[in-house]
Amino acid sequence: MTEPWLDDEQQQAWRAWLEVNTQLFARLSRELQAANGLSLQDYDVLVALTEVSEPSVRMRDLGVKLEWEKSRLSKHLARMVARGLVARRDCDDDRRGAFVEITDEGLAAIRAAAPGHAALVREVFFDGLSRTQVRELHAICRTVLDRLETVEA
Amino acid sequence: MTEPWLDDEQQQAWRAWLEVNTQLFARLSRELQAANGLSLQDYDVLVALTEVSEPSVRMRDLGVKLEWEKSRLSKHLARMVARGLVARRDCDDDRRGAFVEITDEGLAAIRAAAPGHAALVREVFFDGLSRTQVRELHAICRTVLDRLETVEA
DNA sequence: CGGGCATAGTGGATACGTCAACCAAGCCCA
DNA sequence: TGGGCTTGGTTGACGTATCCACTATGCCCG
Repeated sequence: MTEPWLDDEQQQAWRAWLEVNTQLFARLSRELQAANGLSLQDYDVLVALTEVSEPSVRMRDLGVKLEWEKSRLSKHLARMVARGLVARRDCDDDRRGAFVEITDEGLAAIRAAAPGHAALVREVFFDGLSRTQVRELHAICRTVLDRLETVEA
Repeated sequence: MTEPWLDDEQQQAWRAWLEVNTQLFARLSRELQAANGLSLQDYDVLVALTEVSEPSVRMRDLGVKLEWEKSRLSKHLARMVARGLVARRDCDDDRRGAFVEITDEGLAAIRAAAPGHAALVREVFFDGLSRTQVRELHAICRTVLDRLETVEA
């Protein structure tokens, strides 16, 4: 185990990082909700559904794609079904399984939401950063992601 | 309004950023919970309480410090009181008000948790980054924070 | 074949977040 | 002094996340 504490520079960077996260998510979430009546999670699900080639996806596969626990997915989809954004279909091959597909309404919702959402991300996030900074940030994220897998509990 | 879509580099950086966030928080949260029975929110509250000079803090002030809504604070503190980590005291000056203070148990909990938590942050986050990267990251976070306040809805 | 293990998905308990309604107390000024 | 605005805090409704237990299949191997 390395030395426990963070030095001042790290401390400040860490607090700024935490702060950005809360603020950024709050902002994106609020505006998406206000403009399109979708949560960020709804958005992710709908995007995932439009990114697959098939019209229907197995819940399991969707869960893998989103990196969501099965329980979380099950409950969230139930709510989305109730709102008419997605539909379920039974699976004949594997009677345990279930298919999910996006409805016309869901498609309309994501088509309506995506441009504004992407634009907001650009405005608050990328428009303030240079190309170099974006690349540097990407590198930093990759590094941390790697370490998350490497450093054991 | 700027152009809606993100280019490839931005897209990748954005996905990496989102990914880091989910993973990092999940990891920190899981380990803090497992090792010390605290949530990240408990941790933040306890840290805030130890960072003020007075033994008691007005809820309002605590809310400002944490940037939490009053409702959120009220409910979270109720749970923490129930677990014995903090205590409430009435406020004589302003009979609407309430004081919160950390209990011995809360103090013990945060003292036990802090070193391990900080060490984990260091290991997964900072140990992989150069000093330059940390500074660059800090700058990026500040920029985004600024834009969050500047760019209007 | 059939028992045992793995896999797919649901459901309950509990924690946590927001929003909006609410109450009580302070404050301000005609 | 006494309405009316503001402020401090709680509460209820509801959406969302996690953990864990449970059901129903499917699958593998003796």
